[in-house]
Amino acid sequence: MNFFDKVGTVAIGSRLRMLTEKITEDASHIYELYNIDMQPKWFPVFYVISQGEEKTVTEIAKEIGHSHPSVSKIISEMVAKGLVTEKKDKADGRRNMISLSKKGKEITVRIKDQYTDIESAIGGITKQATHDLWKAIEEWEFILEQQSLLNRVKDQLKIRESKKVQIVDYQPQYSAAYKALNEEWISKYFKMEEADYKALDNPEEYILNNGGYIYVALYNKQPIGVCALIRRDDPEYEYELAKMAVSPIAQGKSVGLLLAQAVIDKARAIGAAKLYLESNTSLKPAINLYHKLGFNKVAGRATPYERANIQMELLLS
Amino acid sequence: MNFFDKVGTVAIGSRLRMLTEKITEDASHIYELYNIDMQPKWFPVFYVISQGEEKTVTEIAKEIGHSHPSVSKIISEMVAKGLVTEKKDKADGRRNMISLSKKGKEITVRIKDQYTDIESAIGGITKQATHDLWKAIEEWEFILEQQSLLNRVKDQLKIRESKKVQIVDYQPQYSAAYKALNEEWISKYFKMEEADYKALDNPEEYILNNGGYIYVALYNKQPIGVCALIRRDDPEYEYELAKMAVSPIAQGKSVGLLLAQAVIDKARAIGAAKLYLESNTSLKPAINLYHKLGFNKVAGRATPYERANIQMELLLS
DNA sequence: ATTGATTATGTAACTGGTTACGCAATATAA
DNA sequence: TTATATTGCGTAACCAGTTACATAATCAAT
Repeated sequence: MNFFDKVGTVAIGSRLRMLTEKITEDASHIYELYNIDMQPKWFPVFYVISQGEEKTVTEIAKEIGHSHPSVSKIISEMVAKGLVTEKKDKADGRRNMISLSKKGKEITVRIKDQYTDIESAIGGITKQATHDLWKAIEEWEFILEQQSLLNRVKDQLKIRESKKVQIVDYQPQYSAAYKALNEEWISKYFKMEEADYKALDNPEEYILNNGGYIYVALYNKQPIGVCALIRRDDPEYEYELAKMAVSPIAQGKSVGLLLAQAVIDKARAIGAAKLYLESNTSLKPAINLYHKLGFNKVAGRATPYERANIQMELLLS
Repeated sequence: MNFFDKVGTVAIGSRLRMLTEKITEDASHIYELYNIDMQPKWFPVFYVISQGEEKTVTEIAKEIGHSHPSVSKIISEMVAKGLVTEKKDKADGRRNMISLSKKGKEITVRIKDQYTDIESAIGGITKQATHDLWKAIEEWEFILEQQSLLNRVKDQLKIRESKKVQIVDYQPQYSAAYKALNEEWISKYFKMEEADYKALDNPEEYILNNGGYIYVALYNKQPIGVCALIRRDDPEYEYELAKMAVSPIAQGKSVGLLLAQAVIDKARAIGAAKLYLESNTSLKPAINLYHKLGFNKVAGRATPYERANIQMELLLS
């Protein structure tokens, strides 16, 4: 079974499961060995209620990290074996108080030797090993808690996909896409305004011939996103990032980021001191992106757009 | 859930299972992410049949380390999804030849990106971690293959139990146990002979007053094993290890080993050059013990016992 | 006092594996 | 040749967990 050597870490789940199975299989024989009438799966439950006070089902579940139905089943099995007693809480009729029976308490004494023997056996293994499995598991749990494997893979996918995205200068052939991509999101979340039609129908006149720029993101040669750097008639904010639109089918490719970066780079190259933009707070991903790029909220400026309820600036120098 | 911190490595099985679950749960979402209509559990099967030639169910099972019913189920699910085709082997009507369908082959192409993204994601985790989980698993698999956890725990139990065993000199109060313990095994496997009665009924006369010794193993103050060092009338083998008997209820405590060592130590202390013994090859554990202690088979000597079919010696100097 | 939300728990059905078993095809040996 | 053993594989039942759902008790807010 050199399967794992061939497939590598992709199959880490399968491999973990096999090791788990091997260990838990032995576990049940170990209980036999010590003549303790207990199943390995009971152990976590048994352990927490052997720690003193009686506990409810959900408390136990939370403590050992199982679901409550799992604990519920285990408890009823242990009750059947007489290891544990149930008692309704008088103060709260929902709660089922679980505690060790006399027989259960007897086992806590006898089981101690078993614990120490298992600890020594595992200690022997870790001494033989150069890699500490226990600590490695701990570490993985911690790392995966910070960011799940799924999200890490998503990131990788995004990185790979974004490499296939190409940012190019606007050309007349993209005029339809430029309008369509913007119209798509505007009419989805808001509605088209007078200023939109002006800017979208006449990009040359309103943007390019006025000292502005438009960038187009291509994926498989198809335009999937656009963004403009607009020259404004405003002494404080001479340049504006605007008309950012990314096709929803192109999500997860960092298209917005790439477009915004192209605009920012251009603004810096032509000597803009700062960059201005308008947006709407309901567009969470966009606001997040702007924030990540360093844009900060600024006070209310005059705007021709009804939907604009937030304004941001990025200092470039 | 600081449960694991409290219980320590005893719960390594539970902890492994949880990590496994967390990872495999993400796995299914990862397939979704790449729009690949495949379940994570299919992956090992999918992988081996994507390697080229068609394979039988059992071949696949062996290769990936699953049971054959598991593979059988997975195959039928994959057939239902059209990823795989079955074909009876003409030469051998039992064999069910499995190979990828056209649709399955298409997936092999699309899945490559997924593999590399997962590899990078896991690579990122291992880079963050100081302990290498992958290598730790590998190592544990290897170590457990050499000796299972169960056997390691058994060893620990034996060590602990053997510490409770005390080897003492024979005293008249043990005469009944001395006889009973020997009679027990002799009459279980063979039958009592003339020489047995002599030696067992009159230990003082036949052994102790003749320059020999008897040791008794006590467990909870009860005699559970005996062994004698007998002085012989033989120029070549002056001393004999004999009358070794251990109660079957005292197994797993190394009683035999402790008794034999007491006898060997004594023989060495009184200046014996070598030690002789007789036994029967059907008594496997005894023969193993003698062998482990350094006894070697020697050629046939005269013996009063019918059951003796092997003779061994241990050089002491 | 009533109504709606939350909490504690049990039951049912599912999941991804296992072992046990049985049947048919093939191999082996008398 | 014929009886017997072995092999390949599917089905059934089990196992240790899960999620989904139902129900009853309690809490919270009007």
